[in-house]
Amino acid sequence: MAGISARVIAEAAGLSQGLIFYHYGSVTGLLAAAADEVTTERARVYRQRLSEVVDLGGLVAVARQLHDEERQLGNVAFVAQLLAGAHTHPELAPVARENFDLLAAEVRHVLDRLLGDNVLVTALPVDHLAHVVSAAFIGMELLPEGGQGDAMLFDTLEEIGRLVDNVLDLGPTATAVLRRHVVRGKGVP
Amino acid sequence: MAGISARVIAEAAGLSQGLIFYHYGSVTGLLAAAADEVTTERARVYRQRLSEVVDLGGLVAVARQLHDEERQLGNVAFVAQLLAGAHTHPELAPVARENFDLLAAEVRHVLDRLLGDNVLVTALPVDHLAHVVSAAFIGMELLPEGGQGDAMLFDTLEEIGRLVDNVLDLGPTATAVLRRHVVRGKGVP
DNA sequence: GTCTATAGCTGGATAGAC
DNA sequence: GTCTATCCAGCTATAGAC
Repeated sequence: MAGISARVIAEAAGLSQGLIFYHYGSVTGLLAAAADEVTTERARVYRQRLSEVVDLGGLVAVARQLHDEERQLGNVAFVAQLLAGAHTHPELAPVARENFDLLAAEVRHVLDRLLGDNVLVTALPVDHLAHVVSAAFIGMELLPEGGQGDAMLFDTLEEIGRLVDNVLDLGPTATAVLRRHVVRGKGVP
Repeated sequence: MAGISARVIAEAAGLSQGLIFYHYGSVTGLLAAAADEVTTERARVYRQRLSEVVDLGGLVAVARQLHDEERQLGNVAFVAQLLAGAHTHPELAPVARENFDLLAAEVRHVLDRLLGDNVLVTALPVDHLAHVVSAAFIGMELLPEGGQGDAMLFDTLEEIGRLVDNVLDLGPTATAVLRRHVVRGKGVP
């Protein structure tokens, strides 16, 4: 998105650059439209993949697959620059926000399904939690490549997922003990 | 960083733009130098503030303060565009990475101190965990403003921190029970 | 080291033929 | 709707006076 221009786009499309302004008014207009289209399409894919997830470990596994796909499709750089560009290019802000909200909504659905009825976490507002998780995902997409790579990040997330899965999956007695302690500590109202 | 130029910088500094090329070779060179300086200075502040933290709740509180300061100083947009720019402007990649690594190192120190000796989490590689947490922090810095704002995100993180603090702080008996279950589930080797 | 002036490009956007 | 041609603004970077 940085380094892009009407000329570059026109050449890639095999068309003349005048068309960009005829159809979209400006280069930014075209970018907004493109972002919109990519976003809704990807949200559809996210929804379908996430619907098969049954625990946090599975969620991380799917997130890893999606992350790899996004990189390969070039969407990572695109979303990154969309968010960054929204800070200086105000007309992109609504699209960026919509982009993020769509992702967060999908995350919210799956988290609701995975954690929704567990006594330990019912105090957490799931939609806010979904925003935090989505923000983390975006942050990982942005990280500079090279170095140890981001496969490691997902390895770590997998371990955390397993750990939390196990804690959430305690038997009734242990859960009661844990809950009593946590409630006393005001972790759950 | 987008929307910036030698002219803009020179005017802001009250100097002529030729100096930029005399001293830094190029605009990107100046940006890299600026990023480097800001990064080390902020890392110093981070270290000092984080040294006073004693639990996860406190960590979130400090993170919230730092986040607000960063926004006010304008560092948020800067870091965002630095990371995004690194994807298309390769000479910025090393600075971006160094920037991120410095943040991650500080996070690692505090996490190590807070979780290091707890039996439930000794299986988690703390430095990798620090990377994940740092990525989440970056992601939140990037989020478009407006909407419900990011104060809400920190509220949620605070609740999560409290919850985890309570779980980590179980008495010896309960911890033993929990640990036995988690170990059986292979959450901890 | 700092200035002014300018070369040389590339960008967004428009005009007008077809 | 699509093309070519073009205007003009803004950019990086350099040259040369001081």
